[in-house]
Amino acid sequence: MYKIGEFVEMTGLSKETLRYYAEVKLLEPAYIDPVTRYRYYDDGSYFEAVLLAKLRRFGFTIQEMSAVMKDESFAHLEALLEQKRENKRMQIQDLLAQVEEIDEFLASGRE
Amino acid sequence: MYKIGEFVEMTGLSKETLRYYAEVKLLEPAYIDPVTRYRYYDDGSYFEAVLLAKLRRFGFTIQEMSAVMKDESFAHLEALLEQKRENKRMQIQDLLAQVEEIDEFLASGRE
DNA sequence: ATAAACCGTGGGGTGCACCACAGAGTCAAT
DNA sequence: ATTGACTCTGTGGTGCACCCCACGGTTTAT
Repeated sequence: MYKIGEFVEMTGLSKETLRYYAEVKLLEPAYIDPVTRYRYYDDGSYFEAVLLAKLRRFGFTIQEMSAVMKDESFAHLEALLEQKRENKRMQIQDLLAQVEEIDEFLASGRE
Repeated sequence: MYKIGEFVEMTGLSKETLRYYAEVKLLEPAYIDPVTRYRYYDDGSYFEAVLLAKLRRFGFTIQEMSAVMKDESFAHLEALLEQKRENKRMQIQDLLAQVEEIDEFLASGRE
């Protein structure tokens, strides 16, 4: 069982983030001491936290992450990941277009 | 002289955006009727609005746009544009990396 | 025993760039 | 003159995902 400070070190998530995730029931501590209210995380929590960190990096919203976690079979995860990938491809296209436009803008300004 | 409604049509900026830009002194109407307080824009405003719309598309913040507009020679515009382009290249790199990671994630999950 | 480091809660704040709305005045066309 | 479309101001709200702080209890190491 890990106290929140250790868990912060292990996962790279901040303690505020962990608190927030507990609040929205996205990742609840494995055990909470009923007297001191200290949060304790375990290896299962660790697995989930690592997954959440990855999903967050992929741009999942809290709602999407919740949907994934509630769904133990991870049936929707694959579909969501593919959707995110499509988003990212489109974002890349848009960014490329913007770089193009900036180049044109610079070229037109240098006459 | 154009009333705000016409100007909205011409520029594609919403009236709230125009109001906001006036408030932060980014783009002030060419004339304000002192009695009715109606805003009137002219062709000079139009030129500026088009530029602002482009800069906004490039991800300029209000502050950056202000810096550009205050600087009539547009001396800093080129540098800022190049900086934005660099940002965008980095964003593209990051997105490509994320797509990679998603692919790996999907592949590892399909075993 | 004591001090340093840790943890809790509740609630407010952040950023950015607007959007929405009510209530009242104004303009254009008939 | 009327009516419908337009515009004004001021103020509050939005979204998302946290961050920050004070104040007080807890744990750990010496």
